[in-house]
Amino acid sequence: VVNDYPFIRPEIRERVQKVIAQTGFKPNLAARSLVSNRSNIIGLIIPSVVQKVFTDPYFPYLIDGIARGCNANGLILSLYLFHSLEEEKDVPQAILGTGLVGGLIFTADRRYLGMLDALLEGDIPLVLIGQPEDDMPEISFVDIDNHAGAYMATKHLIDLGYKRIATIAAHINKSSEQRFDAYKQALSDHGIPIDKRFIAHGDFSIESGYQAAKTLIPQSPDAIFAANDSMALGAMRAIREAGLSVPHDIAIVGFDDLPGALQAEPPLTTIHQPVQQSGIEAVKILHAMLNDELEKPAHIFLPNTLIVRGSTRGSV
Amino acid sequence: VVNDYPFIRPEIRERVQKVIAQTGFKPNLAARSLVSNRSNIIGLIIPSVVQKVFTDPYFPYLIDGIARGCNANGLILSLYLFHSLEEEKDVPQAILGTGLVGGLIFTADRRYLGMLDALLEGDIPLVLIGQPEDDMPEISFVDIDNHAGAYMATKHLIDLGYKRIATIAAHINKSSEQRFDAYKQALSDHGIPIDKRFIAHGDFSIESGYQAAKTLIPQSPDAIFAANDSMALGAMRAIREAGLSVPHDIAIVGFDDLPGALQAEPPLTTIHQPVQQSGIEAVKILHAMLNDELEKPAHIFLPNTLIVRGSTRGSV
DNA sequence: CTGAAAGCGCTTACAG
DNA sequence: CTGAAAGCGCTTACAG
Repeated sequence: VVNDYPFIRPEIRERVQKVIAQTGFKPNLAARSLVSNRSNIIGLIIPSVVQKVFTDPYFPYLIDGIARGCNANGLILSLYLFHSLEEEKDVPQAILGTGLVGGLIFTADRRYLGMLDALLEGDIPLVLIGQPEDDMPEISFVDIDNHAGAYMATKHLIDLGYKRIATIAAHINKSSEQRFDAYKQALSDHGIPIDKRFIAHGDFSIESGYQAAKTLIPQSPDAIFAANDSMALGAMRAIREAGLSVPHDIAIVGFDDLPGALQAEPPLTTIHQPVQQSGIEAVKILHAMLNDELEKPAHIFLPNTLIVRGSTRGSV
Repeated sequence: VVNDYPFIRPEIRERVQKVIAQTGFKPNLAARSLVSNRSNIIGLIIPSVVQKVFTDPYFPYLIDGIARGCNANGLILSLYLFHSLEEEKDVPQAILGTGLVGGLIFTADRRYLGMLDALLEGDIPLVLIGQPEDDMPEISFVDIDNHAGAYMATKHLIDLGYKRIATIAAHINKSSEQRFDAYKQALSDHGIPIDKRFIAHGDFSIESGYQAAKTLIPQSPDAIFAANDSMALGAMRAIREAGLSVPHDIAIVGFDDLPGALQAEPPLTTIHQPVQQSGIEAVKILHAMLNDELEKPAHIFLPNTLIVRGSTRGSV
């Protein structure tokens, strides 16, 4: 009855359930996982390089989404949060093979491929938030749709009538390349030639966005798509320092929707990532894996939202 | 050897350890907790009323502190984060009695005494973050030192030479009462009579601070200690609307160090709570309880820090 | 000091 | 469909 075995007479089932309710019986999870060699505990691993756990609400939102997913799927969330390489050194050892954790969610980061490899060896189900840099088709992941988001950002500028649309691209990971590709494709699709003078490069930092914009301004673009919000913020500063105004002289669209994007002056038009949803989806996949219901690795790209604020003209 | 049994010949111990290293043996935690009837998993319960998990970094900091504590004490953190009463309804049932979780950290909130009672019945070790409203001397807790903090805030104003020091008090929980008491005591200790006209009341909301300040301003105080930052922010607005300036006409000190306190104009002088440290301490206590090393309930009051910003004069 | 037995509370085949 | 046995991987007394 407890394990929902189907072939039980309803009368018996009811009687048993009554007794369960009366005595307050609860199955011992440790015993269950000992004998069944599976566990409904899933681990979320956040490596120490992530120093932004607080300044950026990304991780709180992610954790919240994962918690929602766990609540919905009857899973228990175990949080592995590290602050130094020292602390996380033997994490894979400690987590794997103890039989405690049945599945893992790992926040992908190119700097952590080493840890990823170690985690993979434990051969327990694993889902990545974000994409692995190397092609690893057998790993399930939940990422945002970088291409669609950047395409939407560029198309937004095109639709508003901007003609000289520049970009500040980056080449630090797969996401940034996909955003760059989408920028180019959006222009091509709309018959706008790709002009090298309108392409500058940064590294996702505010400072690099500032520098990139300074090289862009002499080409007098009327709009800039920055591959992330930090660079967009830096670009705004450069534009203002050049005595120009946003969006009157140069419009800007960012990507990521950092909290700073709202407080910018004017507030930044940007692509918003569904972080919370990523967490929920990741748990869903993991749950399916735990129940052997996942046919093949899941590669999910979640759609983003365009948030129009003061750094572009209102819709036409 | 695995369990650090002391009476083993060093040579044997070494040989066993070598084999352990070679084979990569790891004790099965489920089996261990099944037979020993204890668990090194601790649960952190964040009830659903807490809607501010993201807007206010309080919970991220708390979670981080608890994670640090766990890493330091060899404990595993399990996060129970709820979003609706529906979700959390049968939490105590699900957590208690399954033998999975060895101890609990609960974020105290007067509205949650019901859940607290249910949690207590499971008779597994429990530590509160914050104080229970009712006197429950047998419960261990980690709180900030509200009295010391409010005393420090008031004394700061006294030391700066302010003479007509008002307060916006609240009476919604123990913390607020303690802050009010400390305000009065600081004045008494420094020979300043307590003047009822300088005492206004709010409920920790920005709006209530705004209203309270409006009743205070006609009494022309030269400084206000608000029992929390939100009310301090509201008071600043009221002062400005009255055509007065902070801190020139009226200085303000808050309590809590919300992120908004920094962005206020001028930035708010306030009492900073060591949230992260609270988490670390709570785990320490729980760890002691799990090892039967806690003689009697621990009641910890962590010291706060005064952060001087633009809403009071610089130090004399 | 050390080895072998019992048992923690379950689930999973395996007989009835 | 249902009951009794075996066994998951440990720890804890208990003999040697």
